[in-house]
Amino acid sequence: MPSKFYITTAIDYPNGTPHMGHAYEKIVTDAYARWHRFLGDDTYFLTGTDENGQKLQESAKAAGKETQAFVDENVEVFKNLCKDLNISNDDFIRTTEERHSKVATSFWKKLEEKGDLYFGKYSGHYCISCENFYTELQAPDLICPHHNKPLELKEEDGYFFKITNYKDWILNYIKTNEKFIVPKRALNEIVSRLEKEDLRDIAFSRPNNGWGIPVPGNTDFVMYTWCDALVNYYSALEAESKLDYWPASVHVIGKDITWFHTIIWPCMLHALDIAIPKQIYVHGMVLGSDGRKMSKSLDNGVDPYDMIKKYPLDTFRYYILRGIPAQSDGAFSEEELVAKHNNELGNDFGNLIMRVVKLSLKNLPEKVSGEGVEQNVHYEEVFEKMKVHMNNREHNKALDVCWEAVNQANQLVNDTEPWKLKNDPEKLTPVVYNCLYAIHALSLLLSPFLPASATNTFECLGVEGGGFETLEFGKTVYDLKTPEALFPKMEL
RNA sequence: CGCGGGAUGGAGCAGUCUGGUAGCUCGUCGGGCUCAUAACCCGAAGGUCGUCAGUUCGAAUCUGGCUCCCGCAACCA
Repeated sequence: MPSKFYITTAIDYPNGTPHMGHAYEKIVTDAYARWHRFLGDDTYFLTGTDENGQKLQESAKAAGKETQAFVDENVEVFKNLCKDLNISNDDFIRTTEERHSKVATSFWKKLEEKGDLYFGKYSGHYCISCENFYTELQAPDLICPHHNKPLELKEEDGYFFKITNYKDWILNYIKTNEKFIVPKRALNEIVSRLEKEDLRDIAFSRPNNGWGIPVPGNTDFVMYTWCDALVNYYSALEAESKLDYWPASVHVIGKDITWFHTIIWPCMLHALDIAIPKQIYVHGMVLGSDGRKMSKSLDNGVDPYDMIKKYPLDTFRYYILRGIPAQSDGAFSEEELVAKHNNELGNDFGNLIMRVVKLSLKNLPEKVSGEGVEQNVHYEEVFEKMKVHMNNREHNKALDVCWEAVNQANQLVNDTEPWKLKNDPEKLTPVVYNCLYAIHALSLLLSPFLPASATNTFECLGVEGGGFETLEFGKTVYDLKTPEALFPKMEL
């Protein structure tokens, strides 16, 4: 039985057009999903959109559109982004879909039955922009930590979730399960916040303004984002009768929503005795080329669509995955993207294929058999090292390892000097076969990261893609085709 | 004393948890090769690891002080 691997991105808020952050998270998550398929795991990959909340209503109004129509339009753009980035998601959940609201509603009911939801009055310091209350510890000067605006004293009716019942449990869980939150930095931050803060029950509803999932039994209210948005990870499975994938193996998120995913969501699940996700992976943020946060006023933003219009998609994916550190923020530099395309993809990898395949086609038959050939190159260790890095959620290091192997393959060609054996097919064949095998292995290992390029390489070698086990020295006969340059030189 | 991240050869980064010859990519210089996308391979130069002090036989790494940069409003993972 292959093990199950269920991975998700955060669901996007379709309030505008997708930006670099959306593209980043999807590409990273996609690489992990493809990696696990490559390992032979039974993999399920979910992404989607978070479509409730007052802000969407406001944006729609500002655009002069009905909320639903406005949202439908924007969601289409996010769906297209997945296609345009070659994202291999198995499903795309929208929180306005009935299949979602049904599950969210039953989730709510169960929490209520359990006695963990209550109706009450809440008075506190409220930020209109966040639609959220803050404690005096969170905002000692009564200024919203997110919006820098003064908080208002506000009293509100609504439903509350007794998260305070679960504080000790979650704190203990986090402390005793080191891999629950990665990287460690994110874990430490959450633990110290949890230990310092006076956790209060959290508001679970909002007044019903005609947009959102109504609270069961009380249509004066709609669900607040916790029971609405977070539940998507679960509802998408339940709605499709795929709960055998639960609990999620990884929720991939940005650091701004760490608290929700590591505290609120697990507590909600735990309240209903549902297993909590195995891991929350908090990735870094993509910064502008100046190392500062992308913003319009600084004009340092980079539009993902501009990038994929100008450069091959795999180049963009490669840069995102290797050029931006997996566990901390990284600056997006178009210059570096081009440099990586030319040097690493083109000169190192693309040219490796070219030099070997062309040499072979010129001097040997198209079919190169490995019968009786002695194996001089091995990739098991490279594979193992990559596994370790991927397990640690350090995909950039996995690619580093892979590139070491690419360089070694080039070295192998130099060392074995096949061009000197042009007139001696007997001797040339085994040398070339080893080189072709190296290219085959590398292409397989790279296929989760550079799916389209790997497919091109497989075609050139006359092999099928697949898992690592499809790599069989000696057995595979390479049936070569004249290659096109995989990564032609580009200029900025 | 709001919270957090950072400062390492020309550029971008790793190493810091678990002190012990400072590593990678790009760039520069020299050599090799000619199969290949003027690509590939080998070698070299280049750093008092922000700063001051402390612990230690020994500190980029541990401790404390200081300086500077960045994120925590709006598009926002």
